[in-house]
Amino acid sequence: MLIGELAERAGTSARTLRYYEEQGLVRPRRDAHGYRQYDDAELKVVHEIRSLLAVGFGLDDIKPFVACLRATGSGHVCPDSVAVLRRKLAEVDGYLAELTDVRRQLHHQLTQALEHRENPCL
Amino acid sequence: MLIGELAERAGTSARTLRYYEEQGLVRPRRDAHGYRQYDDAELKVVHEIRSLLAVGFGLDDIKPFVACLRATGSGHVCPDSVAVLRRKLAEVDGYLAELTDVRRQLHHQLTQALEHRENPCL
DNA sequence: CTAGGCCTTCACACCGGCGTCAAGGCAACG
DNA sequence: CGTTGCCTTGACGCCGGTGTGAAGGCCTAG
Repeated sequence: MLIGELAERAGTSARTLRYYEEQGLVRPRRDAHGYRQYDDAELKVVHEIRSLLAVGFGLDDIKPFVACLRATGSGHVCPDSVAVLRRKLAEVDGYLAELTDVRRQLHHQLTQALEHRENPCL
Repeated sequence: MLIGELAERAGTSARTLRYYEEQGLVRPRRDAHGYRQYDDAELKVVHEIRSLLAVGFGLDDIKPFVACLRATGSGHVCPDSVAVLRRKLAEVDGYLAELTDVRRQLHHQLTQALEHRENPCL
């Protein structure tokens, strides 16, 4: 299939697919006219990329997942992917802790602000 | 005090302070040589900016806080700030929910990956 | 006189994941 | 033969908060 079709089927843009290729995530063949030719397996790859992106991974982090998907063809996860998963999980946990703290601070500020409501500025 | 001194006392750079000024957050006087002159109150303002930035606010969101701090001189929070606080709190809550979901997905992927460990790729 | 240290403005570089435009090629259809 | 519609490469724009460097002015100390 051509890039336009894949883009539509994957719910993204041709530009995006070219970018993924530039980043080494997708490797289409070329036909006689130099057009990119993708087979159906690439659709799964792109879906994988999109969902991982949505989860907060960067394209670099996604590479091992794609390599694994390409190697096994199934949903199995390779050691590299596991390492990235662990790292990302820890990262997300840290982020959660941080964000929870932020939330507490905001809540504190807000309640304090409402306490001092009898003293509005100006 | 001059910009260099304020930068050092606030733990940031002169470039950053000029940027804050450009964004309308800080308004130093100018001396005979065109040098920026800051008084001590600006140090509090810059600290406020830095901590709010660290909490995830953008400079635009921070403006009402600074305006309020400048108006009251104390820790009181103005209506505009309250509105921003509410909005940001909701935003952070949404972000937390999203991130929690992400964490669950990651955890799920990871445990599944470890289950299939007897079938490592390659 | 020179060197150094503060300041000034202007303006480009960076990160990531694209959007968007330009200029062109090849195919099919009228 | 022209139009439409797909494709190609290349390259700039964006966002936000800074780093960094150039080119210059002013003051002070040696």
